[in-house]
Amino acid sequence: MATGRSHTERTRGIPEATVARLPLYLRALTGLSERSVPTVSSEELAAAAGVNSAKLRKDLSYLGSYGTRGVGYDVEYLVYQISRELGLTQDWPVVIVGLGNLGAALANYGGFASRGFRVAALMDADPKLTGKMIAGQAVRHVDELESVVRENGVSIGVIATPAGAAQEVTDRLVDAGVTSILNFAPTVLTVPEGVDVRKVDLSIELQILAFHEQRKAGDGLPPDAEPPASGPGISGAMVRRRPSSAPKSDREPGVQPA
Amino acid sequence: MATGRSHTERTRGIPEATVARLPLYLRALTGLSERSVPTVSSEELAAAAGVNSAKLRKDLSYLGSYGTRGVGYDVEYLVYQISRELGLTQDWPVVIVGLGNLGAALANYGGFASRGFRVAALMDADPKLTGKMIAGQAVRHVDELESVVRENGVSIGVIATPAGAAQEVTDRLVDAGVTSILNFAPTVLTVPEGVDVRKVDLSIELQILAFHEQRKAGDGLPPDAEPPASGPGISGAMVRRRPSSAPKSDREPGVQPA
DNA sequence: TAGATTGTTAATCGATTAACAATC
DNA sequence: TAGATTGTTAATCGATTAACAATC
Repeated sequence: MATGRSHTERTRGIPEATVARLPLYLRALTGLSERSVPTVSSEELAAAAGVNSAKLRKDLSYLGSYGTRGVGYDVEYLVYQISRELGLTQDWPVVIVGLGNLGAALANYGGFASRGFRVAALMDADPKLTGKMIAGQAVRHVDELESVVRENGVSIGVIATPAGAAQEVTDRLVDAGVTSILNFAPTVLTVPEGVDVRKVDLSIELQILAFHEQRKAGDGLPPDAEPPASGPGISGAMVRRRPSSAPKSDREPGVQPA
Repeated sequence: MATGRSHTERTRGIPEATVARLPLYLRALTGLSERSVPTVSSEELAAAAGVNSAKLRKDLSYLGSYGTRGVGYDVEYLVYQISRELGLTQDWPVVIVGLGNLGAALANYGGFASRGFRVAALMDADPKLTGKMIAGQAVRHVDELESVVRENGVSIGVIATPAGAAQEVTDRLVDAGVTSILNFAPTVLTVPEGVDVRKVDLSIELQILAFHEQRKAGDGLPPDAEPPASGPGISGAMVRRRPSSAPKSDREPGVQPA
């Protein structure tokens, strides 16, 4: 069931970091296309996508030589080439499992349909939800998951269930033949080799922002004191062992001897 | 308004990649904590977080020497240290702008409140939404944005508006004093230096999955033929110029001369 | 041709990881 | 003490970027 080959082998040498930026370029190009701009330079496109122009040119060079020196890139031609590289010139039926607030938001999200993704089914374990119309289609019971996947040739599943249900849903999707999963549930999923999982975690993004925000606010470091004896939801246990030998409070990890 | 200093200077040398993983570790540790596990080894914690144990130890070493050789890490103590490093031991009032499906999902998302984030206000430009109760609070009109930010000391804004409104909302948030933005709108935002933006893009995640899926399905490469004369939503213009000199169809980008 | 801009090189930077000395 | 596991080193790998020759 798993292929046993790594990503880098599979992807004809296009770096992951580049793949992750292609949709950005595609979006910027689509905007130019809608404004009927015929041609764009790497400098302009890079600015529109929010990246460095050298990086843009290097990224595009992995796809082929699609620009013209002295002129730039033909917008429509590049839209097509990136779409093809990303696999967006074909139709991808997806199934969304879990139709709470987030699942409903995803079902209604226009960005899917416009890019070759077709919502083949909306599924939920709650019988009260089955039959409810969301984004123009009736929610089906998750019991039908296997048949829906097989009948529609679904290879991409979107998980918007509570954390507790995510792994079981994943297992069933994978057993039914799904090989790519977009996970919105706050859990680490275990999947067999050959199955790709991407994770979107709302709270993690906020936590990363909080980290930087903290550095800006007080500037410099958060207090390096012992933890308080009592705090919100934190037990006294943490006050316990602090390695007595630790001389770490004043070290500078950025300055290490070569 | 901008500090003019780069991230790396500001963050006491903790690599961005490490910062991005700390919330993962925190989540895994919280799970252990709830199960009253007192101590965990780097091997176990790494498995729970889905990373390599050497990477975990290196990441934690940036925070200090919080483990005990031969024993492992004290779960509660590490929870506290990571929380503190991420700035989660303080309260972060956030404002959510845009209460369509996604905004409502975010407002209802429990993961925020449990980690020091407090939803100070829900705001929308649609007068029909103002006053509506979502997640226990009334939606307010976006006209009040500046006063809400100032009165609550909001430094983090979450944008869940349509793409067209995102930049204006951003400008207003920034003018009012917000210095971190979590952007769910499918647009590149322009912000002054010193303001952090993180972007969550649902359709981009799916596109990355499609790329890998394509490689699995047909295996190997998508057809490298000229684009079709007509295709779904693609104009004939793209058939135009293909550089005549391009000898690229058979090159191997992975094998470059050193 | 002169000007513009790509595609590529090579240097640099940052992240990952195996291995192991330190040490509980 | 013997066994276990951290914290750190150093090698490797991958990503970024300035610079510029190629060429439209």
